[in-house]
Amino acid sequence: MVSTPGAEPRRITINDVARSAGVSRQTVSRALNDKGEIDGDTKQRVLDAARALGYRPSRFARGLVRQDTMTIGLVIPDLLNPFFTEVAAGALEAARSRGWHVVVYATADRADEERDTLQVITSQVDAVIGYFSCSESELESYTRGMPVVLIGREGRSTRFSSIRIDGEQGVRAAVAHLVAEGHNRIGMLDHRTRAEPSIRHDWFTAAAREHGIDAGLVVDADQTADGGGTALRTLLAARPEVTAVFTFNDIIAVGALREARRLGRSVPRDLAVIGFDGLQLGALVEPPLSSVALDTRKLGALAIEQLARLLSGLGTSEADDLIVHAELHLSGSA
Amino acid sequence: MVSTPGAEPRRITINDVARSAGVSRQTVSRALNDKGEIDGDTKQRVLDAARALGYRPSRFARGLVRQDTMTIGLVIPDLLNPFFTEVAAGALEAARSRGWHVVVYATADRADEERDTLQVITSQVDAVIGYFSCSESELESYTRGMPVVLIGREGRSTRFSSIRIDGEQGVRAAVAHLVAEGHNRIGMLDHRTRAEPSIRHDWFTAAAREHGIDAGLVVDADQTADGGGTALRTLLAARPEVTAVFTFNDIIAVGALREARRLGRSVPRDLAVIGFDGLQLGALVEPPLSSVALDTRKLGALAIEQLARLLSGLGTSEADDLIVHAELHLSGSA
DNA sequence: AGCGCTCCCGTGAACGTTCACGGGAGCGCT
DNA sequence: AGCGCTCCCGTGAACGTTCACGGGAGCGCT
Repeated sequence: MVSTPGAEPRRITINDVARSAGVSRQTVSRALNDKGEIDGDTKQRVLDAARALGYRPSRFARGLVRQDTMTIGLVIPDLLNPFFTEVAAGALEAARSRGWHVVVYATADRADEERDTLQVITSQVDAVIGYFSCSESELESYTRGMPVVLIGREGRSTRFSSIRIDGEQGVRAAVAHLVAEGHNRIGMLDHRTRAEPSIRHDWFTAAAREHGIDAGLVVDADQTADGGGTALRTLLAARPEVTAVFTFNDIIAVGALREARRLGRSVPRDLAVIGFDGLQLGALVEPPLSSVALDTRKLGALAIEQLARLLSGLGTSEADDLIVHAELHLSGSA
Repeated sequence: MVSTPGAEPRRITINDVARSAGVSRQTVSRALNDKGEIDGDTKQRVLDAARALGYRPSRFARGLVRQDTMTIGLVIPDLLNPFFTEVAAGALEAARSRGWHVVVYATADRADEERDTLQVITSQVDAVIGYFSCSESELESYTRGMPVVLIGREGRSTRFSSIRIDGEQGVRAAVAHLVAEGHNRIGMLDHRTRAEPSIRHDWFTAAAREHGIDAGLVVDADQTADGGGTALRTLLAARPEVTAVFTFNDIIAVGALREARRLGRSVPRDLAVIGFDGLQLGALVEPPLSSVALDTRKLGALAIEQLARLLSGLGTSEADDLIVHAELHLSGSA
């Protein structure tokens, strides 16, 4: 047998093992899957042959015939942002308890990567959980009827199920706390998704107006610690009278904390800071971060649960939307 | 047509769509995969039928016939530990650029979960990258000839390829720096893997002996911030004369930093701290963490590269072992 | 009219595995 | 001897898709 140069090697199949061991493919299958109805010596001979040939079963052929494996795609912008990894941890745990597999895709928070991911994901998984920035119609055109659960975003059509984060009361409590502490110049470091202010910004505005204070002290920030620092500097340069900030999330808040220190502002004495998310990270910085906190692990787990509901054919309705509540947790920074 | 109660619904296949649209399965395939050789009206009719029936192609059947998708399993102990997510981020990025898919498994640092994962992973992926704590023989019995790349661990047999972290020089530099700063009671907060002291501990011991200082001031710590805090308290309670600590990793160091503050010890004045890993997290705490730093993203990317080499049939040898060097990066904490 | 070409569409085969079923060999019991 | 049972093992079919190939219809040109 001469190997043709450049020809890719043919895959070793169960039939090759069967031939090598002098048995049928069914006997090979029995040996490899620890089924009964096989002689001990035969089994060993088959196993040896399989090892010698470097045989590895095709998961596609196996999956085709026994339709029991469930694989879901988890799409998140960034693995370096603890919020998403905490959510992912919750989702992975919930998936594991169901025996589901999770393929993780990181989109680097870029629209083109998100599209690439959506393009490819549909042929790789049975359902999708994700944090998407593209429009619902675009999402629909890629997922084409595949079950999808959106995280932290309102599903406007009934096409998608979603897990919503309700922080309205929490943000109101945060602003009320700051006002009670004597602050009346409260800024916000927002994060714009899809070129529009966030819902968290809406909550902040409403709460500020309730207390009759200026709701316009808002600066947009990148979703990183550096972004938070830069945004705080910008805000304080323009409006030095600000004595407290509420931030879109904890990452931004931590960056603001660091920047305040660099600017010589003591937290919370000279500047109070309240974040959003309640990440574990907040307990590691100095002072510990006050935050409108939610259960990130539960968020991920709920998404998996909702997916299970969808897959069992219950469909989705407005009432199906699940909610995670975020509440004010006070620590050292405010 | 009466649906039998309890009978699971038969999967909708390409043939159902073909029948519904009044065409052959090949025409359906053409419509769905945007191939040519199909009339515009026909294509639309097929697409409508597919949508109406809720048809979704079987990835197994598709994968079986066109053998082009590559899926690798990434096994890490914990998604909540930034070290692993940074490595995972590097691996995901490298995999994406090759068009590979990555299934992530978190083992919660428990031996039984790790075994479960290994059990299940072999039928789900084409190759494995991971941070394992079980023995190589055990690993071999599960992976059975599948390509495996170990991260941050010496492969003792030639069966596995590995990406090693070389921090010997970095740790020596760290100890030298501390000694130069006048410290001669330097402790270590170690993390025991598989019930034996770590290699990092060996490096520390060697470096301490070079300077003729006590290398026995070692306490074992859990791989968490809380674990680091507890370990520091234990160490200082027993040996209050300690003025500097080197830690197994940055997470432990960050916990130690926080605990030092609680104990009223100013860092670095009363206690110098040097971690290991060089995580982004280190730049967020106060004071910023000095660390024997390595390129975690590169670590993940190298693992994927090594896997590519294995899969192209080059096999593995001792010389194939890839190395990431860790070097001392000084910041505020030492 | 005949030829070639383009545009569509369909049929058999193949991918690699497990399932369902059949059946032979050997043994013990009546 | 005949029967039933257990222990093994093998063959056809099926899973659901894409590939390779064949071929009809229609049109333009000579």
